[in-house]
Order: sequence, then structure tokens, then C-alpha cells
Amino acid sequence: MTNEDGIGRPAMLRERLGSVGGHMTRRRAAVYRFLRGAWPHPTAEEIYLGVKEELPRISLATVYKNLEALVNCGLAVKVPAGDGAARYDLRTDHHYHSRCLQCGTMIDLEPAAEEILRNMVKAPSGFEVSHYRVEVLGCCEECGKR
Amino acid sequence: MTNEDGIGRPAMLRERLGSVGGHMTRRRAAVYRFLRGAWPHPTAEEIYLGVKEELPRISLATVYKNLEALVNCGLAVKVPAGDGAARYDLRTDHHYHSRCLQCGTMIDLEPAAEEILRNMVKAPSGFEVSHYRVEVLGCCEECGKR
DNA sequence: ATTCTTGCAAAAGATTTGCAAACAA
DNA sequence: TTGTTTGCAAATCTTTTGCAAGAAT
Repeated sequence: MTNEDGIGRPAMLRERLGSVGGHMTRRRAAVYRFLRGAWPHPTAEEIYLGVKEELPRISLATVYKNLEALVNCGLAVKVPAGDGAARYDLRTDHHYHSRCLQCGTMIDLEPAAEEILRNMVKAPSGFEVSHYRVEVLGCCEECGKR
Repeated sequence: MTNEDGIGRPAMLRERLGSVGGHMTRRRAAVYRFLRGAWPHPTAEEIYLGVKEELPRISLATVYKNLEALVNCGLAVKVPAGDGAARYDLRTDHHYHSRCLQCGTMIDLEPAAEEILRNMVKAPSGFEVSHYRVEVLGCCEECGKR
């Protein structure tokens, strides 16, 4: 699906940036490329270290600014981790994550039916629901072996 | 329920502390009392300001340490807010929250059936689920009026 | 030309920590 | 007396920001 609508195409970055008055730069492309090539849900720090191998002079602040740009033009999503560093996800469709309380690794889950949630979890009256956030906390397979 | 099992009793603090080798102090009692008397889900900063009216020389670090002690002996729960300050909750039974994206206010929700969640949201194989976290994000009634 | 982006250093906000003195058990 | 708690300041960690110089449109 990611490829059908063209979101996976490198050119997509340029298009999306253009539509919000953003410029296309070397670092921006590298951040996006890293995100596409790396493991899922890296932190800003991890992205910084990864991109740095290609562009040793890039700064962490620039990575943050570029991640914000990607989020703003709808190419990525920021996933706050509760405690510790947020993670960035190229999957922008609505879905949930499991998170290992030991190592922080996040794994995508298939989206649950919002319908069911809406019936199951009653929002207070007068509260306008924007979206639900579901997280499965626990211990991942790797950490479980210890 | 909170009163039936005695968790609401002031003496509970002393008992619980004793069971984990903790001491009973003036500040600790004040933090606990504030938590019981204040609005639900205050932040550490809010608790600090509140307790300060009674004990003007208390420090923010002490409030943090005492909140940690309360959490450790099972009298309170820390609710990370994703971004911004965590909030503290005397309700230690399993339940969910709604959170206003404007003002950060949290409201208790009745607990949803974990059963349903467990079926709805499939954890990755090898992942040992500790618990689910469900948050309803949106706009609260007050903020909606603006 | 204009507007956006970069790197750097500094600032920010939330929370933790080291330590000597004060306190509870 | 022994172990815990306190206040203070300093440190941590993650993220943001101000700014002058450099790049993209």
C-alpha cells in the first residue's frame, strides 16, 4: 500500500515539501532516506547517528527540524514514548504499537476497529474525541530470553 | 471501594511505608494529603505549589522523591502524558484516561474489558503483554467552548 | 531577491542525583 | 545508632530556539 499511492517514492518528498513551501535539501533527503531504510521507529538520536555516517557535519538540531518538517508535510508521524525519547514512524496510517518496557522497542500492530473502542471506552460527555491511542506494554521476545 | 479496603485512610500511608522500610514524615504526609484533597491528576509542579502553602520550605525535589515513594508503596500511580509533565493519580486500580490536547486535563474513564482489547489488538508473537494503555485524546468541554 | 535551512551554542522543561545535615525508627 | 529523608545545587535527558551564514526557490 505504501507503494501504490506513491508515498514511498523518493520524489514524494519533494512534492510534499513543495506543497507546504519547504525546500529540498541534502540533509532532509538523507533523514527521509534513513527513515525508509532503517529499522522501524528509530529515535531522533538514532536517526542523527545514522545520517551522520553519510553527512558527518549534520547537527542533531537539524535532524529534529527535518523530522518536524516530515511530520508537517504528512510523511512521518511522531510517536511519543511516555518516558524517554519519541520515535518516528513512516507509517502514517492509523495504527497502534506494542512497546517493550525493557528496551523500548516498538512493533506495529494492526489497527483495531475504532468502532469497538468507541463503544468500549466511553468518553466523558462534552469531550470531543480526536483519536484513541492504544499501546500494548510488556516484554519483547529478545528481552524475555533474559 | 477506595474506602472499603482502607486505602483512603490516612493511617494507610504509615502502614504501607512501614512495609517497605520507609519513614513517615511531615512532607510525605502533606504530599499524600494534597493528592487526596486536590483535583484529580495534578502534576508534580502543581503538587509542589499546593504543598508549599502548608510547608513553604519544601523543595520540588522532595516532592518528586515523595511521589516516587507513594508510587513504590502502591498508594499512587504515575501517568506519563506523552509530552509535558506526568500526572499522579491516587486511583491505582486499572483504568484509562481521556486527555485534552489543549489544556492537558485528564479525566478518568471506566476500565474497558481487557478481554476485548486482548482479542482486538493482537500482540506480536513472543511478546509478553503486561498491560494495555488506552488514552482518549481530544478536546475537553471547557476548551471546546473557545 | 526572497525565503528556507543549517550549525552552533544556549535555553527550555521535566526529572534525577550527589551530598551533608536533619530526622525517624 | 542506623537508615531514611531533606534541601540545595548541579546534572541529566530530550527537545526547542535564536541567530548569522549558507543554500534553495
